Amino acid sequence: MTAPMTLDDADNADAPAKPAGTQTLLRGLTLLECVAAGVGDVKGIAARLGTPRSTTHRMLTSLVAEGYLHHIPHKGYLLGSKLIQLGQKALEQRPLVAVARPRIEALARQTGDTVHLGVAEGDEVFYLDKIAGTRGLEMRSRAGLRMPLASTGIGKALMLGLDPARWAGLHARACPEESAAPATPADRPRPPPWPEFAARMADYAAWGWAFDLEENELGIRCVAAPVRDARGGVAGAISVASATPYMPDDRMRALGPLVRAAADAISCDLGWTAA
Amino acid sequence: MTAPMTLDDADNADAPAKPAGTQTLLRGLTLLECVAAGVGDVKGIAARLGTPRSTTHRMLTSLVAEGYLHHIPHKGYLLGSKLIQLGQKALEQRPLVAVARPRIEALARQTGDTVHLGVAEGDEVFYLDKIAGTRGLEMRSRAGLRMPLASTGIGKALMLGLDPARWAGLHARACPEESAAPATPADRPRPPPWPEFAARMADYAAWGWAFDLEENELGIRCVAAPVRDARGGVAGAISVASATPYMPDDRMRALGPLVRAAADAISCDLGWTAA
DNA sequence: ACGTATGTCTCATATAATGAGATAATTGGG
DNA sequence: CCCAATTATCTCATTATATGAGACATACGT
Repeated sequence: MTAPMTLDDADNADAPAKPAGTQTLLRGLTLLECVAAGVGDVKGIAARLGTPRSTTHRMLTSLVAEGYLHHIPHKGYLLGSKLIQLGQKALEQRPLVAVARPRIEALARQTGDTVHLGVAEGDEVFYLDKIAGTRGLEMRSRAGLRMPLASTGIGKALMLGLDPARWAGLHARACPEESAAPATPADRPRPPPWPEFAARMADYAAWGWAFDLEENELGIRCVAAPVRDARGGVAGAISVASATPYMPDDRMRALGPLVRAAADAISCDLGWTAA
Repeated sequence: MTAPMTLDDADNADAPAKPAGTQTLLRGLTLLECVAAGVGDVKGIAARLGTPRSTTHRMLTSLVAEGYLHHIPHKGYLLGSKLIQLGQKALEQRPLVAVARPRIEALARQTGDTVHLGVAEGDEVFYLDKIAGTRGLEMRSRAGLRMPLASTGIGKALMLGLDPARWAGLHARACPEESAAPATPADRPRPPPWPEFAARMADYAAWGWAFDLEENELGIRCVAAPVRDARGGVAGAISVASATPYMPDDRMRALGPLVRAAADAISCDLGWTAA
């Protein structure tokens, strides 16, 4: 931010030409992600990393010794328990998660539905926590999941804290194929066309909460509201989600103030003061 | 589970002399654990790793760039969201977790209490999952936690699948200070003395489930049962835990068969057949 | 304002990772 | 039951790689 900055940064994408001084470390991390992606055999990993078997194997052994990978002798590699531990610690270190926990648990009990907590990360919403509802249905979301901002309730609540100028771009990013197939394919839901989307966002901004009407997952509707921190910025968002039959229009309307109240309570815990 | 998995390097301690050819990677991982331990300032990290600021900073930047650390410009470093993601993936990759989920959720609903799922790892029990109960009380356990085998219900259930010859050793490991203070300090619970412990374990083995009578956490009792895999070995264990007032002796007794039934159901899902 | 801790670079050096290859152990299919 | 394929372990010469001292600018607490 000081003056002359010049080139680079901004939307540099992730160019391959970024020789930071830690090739070895980076390779090791890439290896972890490789295993996370389901590639568990030495050969496959070596191929994906472009390293010879020898080198690959050496890193693998180190990672296993440290507990980052789990090794099943002649079968392959899986992510190790150290990662579970660190992942959990990472969750605990976020003040937001710790603070929001009791509130969203209460909200889940109160509504009987599934409650999510998420933050914006880049162009996506990142799910930090989830309390399962008491209804029969299972939701296959999980902490650690990423989704386009504009296609989820939480994402739209998060967008309320962003510059409206970015809304159009984010909306576009959530629409897989803008062209062709004007008829409803029905199997892959998508956000409404831009003009309508913008109109709804305006409503949501006025209300202080947002809806998702099966735009992300068919059969799932949700009501979301943003959480703000001490500086007044949007620090995250929560949502109550359930199957459509449990979510008629009038319940959605009733849920709005409720979800917002819970979100505001978390905001207060974070030092936020209404303005 | 490749039964003899524990014999490998069990008592190897963690000798410092382990020149596996990947110093850089190992340092990076140590750095992560350092941040996990709460050391978030550059100076502290550098001190703990024994690396100069320059080197430390370089690794830090790489780790941040990859999302393994989160950087708050002039405040410090926290574990990043990539770790949350990997941790969650690690959980999903364990068939046990995926398979047990619905069962332990049902058990939690049915009993109203907190349900845990864990596996043996070395001399400890490693918690893989937790479903919070619907009673008011909060249990501060979490997935990713480690505890001595002999001081928890789940641990004792897991021990049922181990060679009884190891029981004494594990029992000893769970007793902090064998000597001194024979009077009950009362603030730090511990397992019963060995002869009694052994006797109880024999009972548990016969019943197919195990108890924990406030031996780990004062005021918390639990009932646990082992889960077996296709080869018949103990692959994990589940437990139902609650505050003592909710867990009078007769309820514990009634819970035994119930917990065992749930555990057996999971075992069946894993391909186990009664023998 | 001052002092301290951090963010960002550069560069000569040798340390530390590399990768080819040779060998043994294991698996699974025909 | 043997063969082919994959994996598990090593060694070792080579140099690419990470290292660490230091210079400088910038933010922070008090």
